[in-house]
Amino acid sequence: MQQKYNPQLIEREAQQYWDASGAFRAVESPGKPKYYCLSMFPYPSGKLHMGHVRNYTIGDVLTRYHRMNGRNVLQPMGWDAFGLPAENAAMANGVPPAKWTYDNISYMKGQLKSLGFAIDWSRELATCQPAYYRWNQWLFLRMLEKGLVYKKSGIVNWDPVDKTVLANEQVIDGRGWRTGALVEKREIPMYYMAITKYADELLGALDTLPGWPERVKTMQANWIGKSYGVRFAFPYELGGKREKLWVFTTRADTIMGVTFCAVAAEHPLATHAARGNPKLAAFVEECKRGSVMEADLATIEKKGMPTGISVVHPLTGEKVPLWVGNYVLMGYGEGAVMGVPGHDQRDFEFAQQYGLPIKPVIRPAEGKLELPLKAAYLEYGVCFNSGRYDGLGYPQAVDAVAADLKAKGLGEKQVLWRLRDWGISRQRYWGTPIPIIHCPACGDVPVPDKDLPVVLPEDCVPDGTGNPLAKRADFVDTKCPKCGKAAKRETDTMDTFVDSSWYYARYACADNAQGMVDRRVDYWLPVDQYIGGIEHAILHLLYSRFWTKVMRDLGLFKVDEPFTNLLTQGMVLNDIYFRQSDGGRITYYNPAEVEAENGGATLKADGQPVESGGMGTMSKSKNNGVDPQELIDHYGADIARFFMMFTSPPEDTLVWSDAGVEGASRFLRRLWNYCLKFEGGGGPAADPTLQKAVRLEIHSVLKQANYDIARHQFNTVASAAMKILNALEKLPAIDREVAPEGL
RNA sequence: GCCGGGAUGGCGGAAUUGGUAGACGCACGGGACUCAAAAUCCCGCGGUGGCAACACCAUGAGAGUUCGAUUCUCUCUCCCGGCACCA
Repeated sequence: MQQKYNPQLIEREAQQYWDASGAFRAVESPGKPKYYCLSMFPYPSGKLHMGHVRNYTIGDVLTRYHRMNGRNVLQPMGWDAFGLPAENAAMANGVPPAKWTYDNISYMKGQLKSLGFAIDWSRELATCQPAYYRWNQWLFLRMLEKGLVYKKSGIVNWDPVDKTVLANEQVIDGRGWRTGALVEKREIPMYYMAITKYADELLGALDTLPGWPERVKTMQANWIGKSYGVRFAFPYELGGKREKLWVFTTRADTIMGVTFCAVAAEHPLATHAARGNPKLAAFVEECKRGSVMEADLATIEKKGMPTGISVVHPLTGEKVPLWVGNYVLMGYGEGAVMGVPGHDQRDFEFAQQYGLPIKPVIRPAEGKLELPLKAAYLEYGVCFNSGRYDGLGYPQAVDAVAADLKAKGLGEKQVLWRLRDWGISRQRYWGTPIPIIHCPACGDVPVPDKDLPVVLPEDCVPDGTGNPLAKRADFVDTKCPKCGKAAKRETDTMDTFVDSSWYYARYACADNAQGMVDRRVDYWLPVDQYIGGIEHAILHLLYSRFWTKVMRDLGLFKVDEPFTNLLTQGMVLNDIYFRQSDGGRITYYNPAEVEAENGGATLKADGQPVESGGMGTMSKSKNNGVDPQELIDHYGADIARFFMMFTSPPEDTLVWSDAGVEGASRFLRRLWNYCLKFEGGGGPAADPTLQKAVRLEIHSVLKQANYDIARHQFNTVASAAMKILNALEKLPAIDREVAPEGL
């Protein structure tokens, strides 16, 4: 044993030994209880950040804990390798996304290795490898056959200057990030996965997941958003033709309070009305500007304009004016809503703004409704002012209204899901090609299985003006698999969430070239412990659950749910410092360059003060990241890892502290010194009574520590470790079995 | 705007089911050892007043329930995550 604590030496020796002996290779052994410990795989952005170190350290602690408890543990690692940043890097540096990605993977893999994680690298995968993404294509085709994939139009952000589709992230204040042009909404054909067919099961099965945090389950339940309502129609006549305007409402009891209807700018009725009405046409155009993000739509100023068209109230027969509203979403329900200003706050504000009548029809069951209304009355109450529905409560009124609408053939009760089908088409290069061929004669033809994978050329360099794949004749031009005549390949690629929806299963059989998965998944699945950021609480985890169920229904899996236990780790935060120039430009300074004193802070370089921007997630934009590599180089991996576990419970945010790292380092050196003392052996025999007492203490603390690890209470483990160490140091020598190896 | 979460000393946090708020650690201060420093060890460490015993105040703000609230209820403020094309 080394006399001085030398992490570089110790860690290199240990890591070389682990590598050479294949210490972390997981082998299926049916007799042995398995434990599949999975951390969310990283996007190969360039180098590891603190969030990665934290994520993988938590996973590694659990991995080693369960190994020591005799489980057959699998901890794999891979790369979520498709995505937008690679294309951005390509534009900035002229390097193909493939090269950039593979270089990053190679560098980051080295970093992960130097952290000494107990990873089975023999199962490594990268989603940008044809050997992986061919199975995205294969399953897409199976889903197409089962009607779980279909084509319809969707709305995207369109940059009119670059003539390209933009991701939400590339739209800044309604303008394209490169061109500054006002972004438009544009409708294009896209492929969708019918996740709504599984909505009921995805919602119900949340109850079968006791190992998931309550808040994640609540968020998913709200996202799926099962609501019971009534779908009904307002009849109207247009150009002599009788038509119906369909809407959905969860408040059919307020139907007698309808004073207007509104449609989205993209609704066919709006388009029709805009013809020959230049003012309306201009308004419709204005609505089509701006981003498609729901957060933007929900906060914009509500605007509308009358179409001049009237529709007919299905129950009263009264004329109802039809408006175009910028807050009506084409993607939700029918792209049209009934307007009940008395009982919907958004409608109330809209009616006030445009002088539309407000007709209250619901009053509290006891007491009076204060009139005139100062705000919409949103409570469930009793109908009044509603003809034959007067006096009915919410459920009775909804039943009665639904029955009457049904009798007229104008509507009925319906379950509405907030969840929408998953649009997977991306007009981008660096992703899984969608395996479809467009034939002028046969239409959209699936690529036959024998021609999979449709390989993505790896030498394209995007320039920001649309998908480079579309410019590659060698990719696009092909023959129709049906008729053999000249045809064109689909150039859209898949959403990267497809890649991450099933990677956990591929780890069980990453070497299988014949199939997507094989029977080894029956041994390893489900994942016993999944660890990752809370930011994935909804989308990634929901898509994964959906794919798991689809794969189960295709007979590929026996499991219903992919992840038995879920740990959502907190963010890593650090101080933010900046200076603002006279022109308003803000320059951020890394906390490492700043000297913080009580109350103020100065830049080390010039001694002048800097402003504090509080605390925030480590990010490039705020220049407040700490490079884990420096930490590893300076203190060694064990201290970096120990600090991560020691300083804050895994599910809470972790605030960076140089002093905390220093403290963690001191603790480990202390432990090292104790071990030296122990290795040296001997020393004067301690008072046997004291020795026994301390041993009892250690046992009880270790027991508590095990219990705490099982509950992910790592912070208390750190405390327990401290107590053990304090106790150990009081003894000249103790039994090996109670030495703190278990920590 | 909507959904979810959070706020306790200088800092991370503890208080296990409504019962002594601040465990444990970090940082800091004092002391021991040392020519000196590092390391290590000992003591102190929410605020105000007091030599002290002790007293009063204090868990983001305000109200409520209770003998008793960090814990339960309501309202509000601020912060964080998500909002379907960042991953």
